[in-house]
Amino acid sequence: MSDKPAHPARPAVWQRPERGARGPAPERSRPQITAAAVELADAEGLAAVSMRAIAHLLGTGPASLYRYVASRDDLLDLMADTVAGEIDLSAAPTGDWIDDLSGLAVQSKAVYLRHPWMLDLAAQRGQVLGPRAIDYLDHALAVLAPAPGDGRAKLEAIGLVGGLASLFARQELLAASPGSGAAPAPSAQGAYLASVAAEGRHPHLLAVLTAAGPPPVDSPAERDALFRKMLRRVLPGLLS
Amino acid sequence: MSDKPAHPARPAVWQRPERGARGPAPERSRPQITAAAVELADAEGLAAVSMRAIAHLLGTGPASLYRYVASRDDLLDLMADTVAGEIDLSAAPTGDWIDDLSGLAVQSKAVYLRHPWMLDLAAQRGQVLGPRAIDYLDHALAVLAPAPGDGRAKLEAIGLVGGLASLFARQELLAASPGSGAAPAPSAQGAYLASVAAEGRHPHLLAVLTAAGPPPVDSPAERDALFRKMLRRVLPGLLS
DNA sequence: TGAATCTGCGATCGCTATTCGCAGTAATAG
DNA sequence: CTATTACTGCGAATAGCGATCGCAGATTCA
Repeated sequence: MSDKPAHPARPAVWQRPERGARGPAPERSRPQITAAAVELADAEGLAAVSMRAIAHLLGTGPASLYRYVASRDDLLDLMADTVAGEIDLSAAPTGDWIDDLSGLAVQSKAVYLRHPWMLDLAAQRGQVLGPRAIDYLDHALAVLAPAPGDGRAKLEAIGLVGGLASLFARQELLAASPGSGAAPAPSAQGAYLASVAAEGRHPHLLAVLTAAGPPPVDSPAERDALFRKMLRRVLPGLLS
Repeated sequence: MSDKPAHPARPAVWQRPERGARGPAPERSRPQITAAAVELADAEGLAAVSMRAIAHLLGTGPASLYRYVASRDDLLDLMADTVAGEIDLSAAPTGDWIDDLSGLAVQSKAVYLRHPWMLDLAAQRGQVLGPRAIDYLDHALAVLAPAPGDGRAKLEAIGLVGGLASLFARQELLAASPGSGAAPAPSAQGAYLASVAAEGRHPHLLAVLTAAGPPPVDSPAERDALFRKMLRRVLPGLLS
C-alpha cells in the first residue's frame, strides 16, 4: 500500500531523541510544530500542510523545521499520533467486550469527523503506530481479554473496527457536505451521473435518483447508535 | 474529503469529447495513456505515476498529454474507472441479493489485490463515478431489487460493501508483504513496537507479540470464503 | 483557396520536499 | 579558563513535480 519505502528504512520518529545535550536551546518543539500542522490541516486540508506553510505559520524558514523532524512523513506520523491521543482510554473494561470495543470505535469515528484529513492519512500510510496508538492497541487488547480467539485474530478485529470507523466517518462526511439531499449535487460527478442516468440504460439507477426522498437528517447520536448496532452484529462473528 | 476542490469545478472527464472534429488525427488516445499509467502504477506504485514518467513511457513530452487529459486528476479518474471495468457484471441477478452482492464484493476485493494503488486512489478521491462505475452501480441496484429498504439505503449499502472490500484487501496485502508471521517485521515500526512492548507497560500487547503463532497461510479461496461469511452476517442487518 | 481549428511539444512558471554550509551558541573536557 | 565539540537557525540552492504558453505544422470546413 501507499508508496515505495524504497531506500534505507530510517528509525521511527519516536525513537529519535527530540534534541541533543549540547548546543543552544531549541526555539520550538515537536509538539508545537505538530500542533501548527494539525491546525493547518483542520482548516485547509492535508494538501495545505506543506513545510513552507507550517514554517510561515511559525514565523520561520522551511529549513528550520528539519532540526525537529527528518521529513514531512515524520510530521504526518506525529500528526496522526497526536489526534490518536484524543481517544479517551480511561474507562476500565467492563467485561462486555463488544460494548467496550464499540465505544472505542465510536470515539475513533468522532476523531475522523473532527479531523477529516485523518482519512487521507490513514489510507496513505496504513496504521501509524506511535506511542498513543500503542496505548490504544494495548487498551483494546485489554478490552478483548474476555473475548474468544487468539492474539492475531484480536489484532485483526481491532484493525477492522478502526477501518469500519473510517468508513462510516467518510459516509457521514459525504452526506453532510454536498447537496446530496433534495439538491441533486451540482458537482461535476453529479452532473455526469444525471446525464448518464437520463440516457436510457441504467434503469435502476434512474429509479433511485428520481425517487429522491427527504433529506436524511439523523442526529449525530442516531448515527452513533446505528454504527453501534452494526458493530454488535459483526463483532461476535469475527471473534469466535 | 481528499483535498480542496477550490476553484471552478470543471466538467468530468467523461463529459468532454476525446477530440474535436478539425485538425490532424491525434497520435495517442485516452485509453492508451490510461493503460500506460496503470502499467506504471502496477509496477512502481501510485507515486511513480507522474505526467513526466507517463510521457517518457510513451516516447513524448509531458505537455503532449494535456491534449488528452485536462489534469493529472483526470488521468487518475480514468485509471480508476478502467480497473472498475475489470469487474464482471454479466451474471444475472439470482434473487438471492446477499449472495449476488457478496459476489460483487469479492470481485472488488480482487481488483484491489491486483491493483493495490487503487486503495490509495479510492481513499484520496472518494468514489469515482465513471461509466464503468455507473454500470457497476446500476448492476448492484438491480441485484438489490428484491432487498428491503429504500434507494438511499441501498446506495449506502453498496458503498459500505465497497469499503469493506478495500478494508479486507488492505489486510490481505499487509499480511502478505512484510514478515508479519514468524519474522517479527524488521521495519522501523516493528522495531519501535517491540522496544515499547519490552518496556514494561502494555502487558496485553507484549503477551500477544510474544505468543507469535504460526504464519497464517490461508489460501485466497479461504480468504474469500471468510469475507463472504462476514458479509452474509452484516448485510441482512444493513437493509431491513 | 482561405479561414478556422486542431495537434505536438520545447520552454517555462510556480510549487514542492529536502540538503548544504555557515555563523553563532552552549555545554563539556582537560 | 580555554578549547573542543555538538548543537541551532536558516539563506540559498537542487531536483522534481503539475500545469501553461505559444508557436509551427497539419487537417478540415466553407
